[in-house]
Amino acid sequence: MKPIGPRFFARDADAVARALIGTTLMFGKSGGIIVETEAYDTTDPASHSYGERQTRRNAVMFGAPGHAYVYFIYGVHWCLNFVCKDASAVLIRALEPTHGLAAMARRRGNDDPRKLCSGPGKLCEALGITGVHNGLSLFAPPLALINRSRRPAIATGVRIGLTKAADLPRRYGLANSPHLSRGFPELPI
DNA sequence: GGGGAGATTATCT
DNA sequence: GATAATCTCCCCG
Repeated sequence: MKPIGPRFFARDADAVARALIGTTLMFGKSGGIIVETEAYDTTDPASHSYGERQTRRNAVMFGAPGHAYVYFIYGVHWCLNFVCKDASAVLIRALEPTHGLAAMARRRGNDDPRKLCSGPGKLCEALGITGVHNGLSLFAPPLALINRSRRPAIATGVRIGLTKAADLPRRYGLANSPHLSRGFPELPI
């Protein structure tokens, strides 16, 4: 399989969010298989780019696809997104840890593999991702993406933790993965 | 093992 | 001054 390139992200966030399930994300020497994602775009009241309103925080979303959009939330956590076309983005919600487990456990202060990367805040802490990485290309170190070899069955559900547009089914994942932030009550689609 | 409070700050109105 | 795409701990039973 070819490596994932910039064209991979030059489409809508839902397509990318599904295509990312099963791919491996590396950050430095740590990384894992993406098992959970969510899609956001300018038509979505829950999105930072809703209504195409540009601010200092969301500037990266309006730039070229294939870059990391990292933001700070609840005064505590960082969240990692991949920018797609037209100011849309995919939130990376969970990984199955595969590389650099010891380093991730050290950064997390927890060595349970199921608790290392099973949430957007957790995986940023595990990988060491912070605001200084906002805007980085996904195709240059320390970031790297490795394509999946087979297409997995994708489960769909409503997104998590939202107060706006909480009913949109824009969360995607591996239904039976033990590394999800939460399970998928809905059947795989 | 489930529910709820509290943490803590960048960003925007 | 309000809000936020989260997490952990503590309480309960």
